[in-house]
Amino acid sequence: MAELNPPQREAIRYLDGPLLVLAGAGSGKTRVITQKIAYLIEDCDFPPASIAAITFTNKAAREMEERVGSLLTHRSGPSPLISTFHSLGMRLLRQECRALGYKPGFSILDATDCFGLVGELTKTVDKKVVRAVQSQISSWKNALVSPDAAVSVAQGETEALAARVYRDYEATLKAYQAMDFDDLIGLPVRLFEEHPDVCERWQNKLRYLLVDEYQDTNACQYRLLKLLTGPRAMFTAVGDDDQAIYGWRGADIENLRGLPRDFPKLKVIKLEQNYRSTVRILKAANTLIAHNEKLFDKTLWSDLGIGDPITVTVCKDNEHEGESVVMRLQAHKFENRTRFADYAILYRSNHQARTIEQYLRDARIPYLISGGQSFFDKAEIKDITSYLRLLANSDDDPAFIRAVTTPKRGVGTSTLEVLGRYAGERHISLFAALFEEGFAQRVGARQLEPLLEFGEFMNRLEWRAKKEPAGPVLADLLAAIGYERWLFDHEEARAAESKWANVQEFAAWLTKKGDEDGKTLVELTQTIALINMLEKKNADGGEIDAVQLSTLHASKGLEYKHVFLVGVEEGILPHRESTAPDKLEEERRLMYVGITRAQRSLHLSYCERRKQAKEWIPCEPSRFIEEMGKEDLRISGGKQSAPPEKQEVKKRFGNLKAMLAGGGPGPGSGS
DNA sequence: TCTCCTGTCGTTTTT
DNA sequence: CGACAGGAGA
Repeated sequence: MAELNPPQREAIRYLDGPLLVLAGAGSGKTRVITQKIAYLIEDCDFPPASIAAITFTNKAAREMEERVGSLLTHRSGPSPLISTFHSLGMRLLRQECRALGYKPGFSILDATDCFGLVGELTKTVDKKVVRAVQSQISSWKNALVSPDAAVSVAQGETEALAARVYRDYEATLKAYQAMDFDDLIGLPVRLFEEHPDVCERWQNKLRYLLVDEYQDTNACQYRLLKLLTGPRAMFTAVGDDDQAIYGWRGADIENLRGLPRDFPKLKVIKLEQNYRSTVRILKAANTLIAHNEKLFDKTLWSDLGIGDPITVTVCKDNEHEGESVVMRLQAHKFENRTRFADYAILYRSNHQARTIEQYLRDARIPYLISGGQSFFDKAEIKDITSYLRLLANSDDDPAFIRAVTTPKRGVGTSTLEVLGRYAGERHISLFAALFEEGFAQRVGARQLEPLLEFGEFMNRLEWRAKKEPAGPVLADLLAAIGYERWLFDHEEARAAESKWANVQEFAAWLTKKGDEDGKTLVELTQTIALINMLEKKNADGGEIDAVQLSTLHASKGLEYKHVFLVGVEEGILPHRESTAPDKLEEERRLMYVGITRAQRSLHLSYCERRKQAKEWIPCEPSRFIEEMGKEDLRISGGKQSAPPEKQEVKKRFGNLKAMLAGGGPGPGSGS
């Protein structure tokens, strides 16, 4: 407590009603939340289980859990609930979903699964249309618009199509006993509104709520928050309107603006001292964000010294940018005697990471990548999880189709069509249908046999998957379906090897988790839908000294000593599709988030041209560079001063190493 | 029913 | 440049 500044201390101690903490970047908001949790437990005698802290990413939740854990070292027993909105919703629904007509074993479909489903329902092959329909349905769900209401608000052709599909989509999910990500928030809301008694039970269970990144909540999450806190309204919301970057996902800054209106007794505390960045970095961030319309006035300041100028490197093309970033990072590391983990390379979109990764690998620099394709989104993992989903929920038709056709076992599309038609007529799942006499009469013995064999196999396994520890059951499943052999028969040796390694990693992870928590395979299956690659990294235990690669979105809430922000170009940041005035502000906030991740040094770069498909297209520097104020920027490279050739850089780098070996250079010698 | 081959097409951000 | 759908042949 002693190390806190007065507003931080006030935010922690304030318990008289709803509280909004407007916390600028790097102003110690995570600290306020974690210390407040400790304060509630230690000084105010709140039972840990009656406190819930809600974050936006699993990573943030995990980090917060660690920090709270280290504050409460001498305590054992139950710990406060720290999770994302989505996992809180899932937890709640696993317990309460019967009231909504769901079995506790319901499946959770990820974006890819849902895309496939929407594709079927729209009967279109046009991916653009499917994506538009899917995102429209998601927006409606996040804005609490029902299928009925959607029909009347829909404007234009695509929206009308989306409205028609919306109803079918909901019905289909229900038939599969499946939910999408939005349902994990939306269904608890519906549950609480239709069953006030259940709502009241949860209100009594959770007596204090803390919400991180409040500016990124959508209408549905806000409703859930209100239902959970109830009339007592005991909560702390922490947010920063300058870091609202999830508008495209339905996040509504209105939730921040509307908070004082909905809670007239709301107390507002501002945190304006930045403990993270140097003055130059902060000044650039402030200058940039001043171009946006302000919702709440706040001025961030820092007393961490002026710091190094921000560098801007102009590169010939994206290959050169990758090379240049890696070279500069290495040089910086040797000159400043830092660790790889002190560096982050940030970018607007995932595909930009590919070039960078390549040069990092060439230079044998360890790196960790967050965002991008999730481990659980890989085909081989989805193959295996489809079996697990089917074991947990036999109504999950998409899982059935994937499992029964992977590996190939003589069941093809035409047989599945007959099965599908039969199941549709009888209003039962595919899995249930395959055992029926009526279906047997419609197909030949040759088609029926592999289906029945599969069905009986799954039935035998289901028993064990629900009773025995996960490890051996999973091992037997993998052996029985001959997945490894199938992989090596049907893929390039290299690809098969890496895929099988992923499967083994997945199996080892499930086995370990099963042993640790004494969970069965089915119980574990129900939790994996929301976990991503990052969680896996932690399972390995040890910290790795590695450069962090991340999208700007995924970097929010994190900080790094030295930040390289690449591709700061018109068309990338701001993104080509987001140059309309309202969207542009969000892009600017994204840039702001990127800048404010940096503690000590910030390095921007952009390309003069970029290869797209087969042709070179010229690039312009991002307007945001201009908007940061030029006096603290140091621009190098480009046409005026050609970047050093590979050989030259290597030579220089060699000299540097020699210098280090012979006693090392003085600190801050520059380059 | 499955595999291989060719042509097409498209490119934000995440729970 | 790479992923993937759709067609032809085994």
